[in-house]
Amino acid sequence: MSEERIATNLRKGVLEYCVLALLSHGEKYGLELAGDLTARELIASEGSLYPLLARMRENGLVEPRWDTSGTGRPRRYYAITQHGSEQLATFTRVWVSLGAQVDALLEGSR
Amino acid sequence: MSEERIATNLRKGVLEYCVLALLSHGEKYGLELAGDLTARELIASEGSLYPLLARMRENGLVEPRWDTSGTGRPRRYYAITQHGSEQLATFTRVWVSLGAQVDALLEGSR
DNA sequence: ATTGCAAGTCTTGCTATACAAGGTTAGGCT
DNA sequence: AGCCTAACCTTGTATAGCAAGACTTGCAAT
Repeated sequence: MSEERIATNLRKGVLEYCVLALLSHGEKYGLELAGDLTARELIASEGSLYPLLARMRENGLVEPRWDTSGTGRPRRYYAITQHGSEQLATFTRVWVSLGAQVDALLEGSR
Repeated sequence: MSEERIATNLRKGVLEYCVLALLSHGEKYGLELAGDLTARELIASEGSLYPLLARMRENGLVEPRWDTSGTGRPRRYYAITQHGSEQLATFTRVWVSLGAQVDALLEGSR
């Protein structure tokens, strides 16, 4: 199994909350998010992001807004909702707990 | 999204290497592994484990051995292979790296 | 004007994983 | 013989990330 495939599987279920964490600082538009996530090696392409944003919109985690005022093409800015903030807090708990279990196992295997 | 569904997604791609880490201490049989993983809340049922063990067998990460000597029904013991050890090391690198990125994002969102 | 390019959003088809539920086999105990 | 449990495995489902590319719109150069 290549490093890339390992990373792909690890990203499952994490990406959604990384988006929420990024948005907790203020709204961002699609490609801007993609850039941030790519820099952190949290996505491999935009093909993950846009379907994810659509799901998050449907689930009320983010609220989009078209911005046509600026220069260039219209951008769709996303803001985190109250519900999104709550889910981020829940995720953080689960992440910390599960991460500790995995860390313990990996420690023990060395 | 419930805590359980969050955890389910987080487990994807992690479970395989938790099994390898457990086996790095010595061979174990199926239900024994299931017990260890359940205690750590790393699986929700055996329905994840047996298909995973079959895949790992096919990929040469583990080497099974039937043991009919003891009392009770025959058990299938799994041992980690050389290739499995290498994959575990690779996973550890990816896990640490990706985990640090996620931790940084979650830290920043508080 | 027209052509070309780049930014930006979104879609399609694919693969892989965890899970729930249940089926199967074999030994031990009464 | 009959039941219970340990232990193993199978089937069907839902979902997530990804690669590749389609579509649209503004801008810049020719």
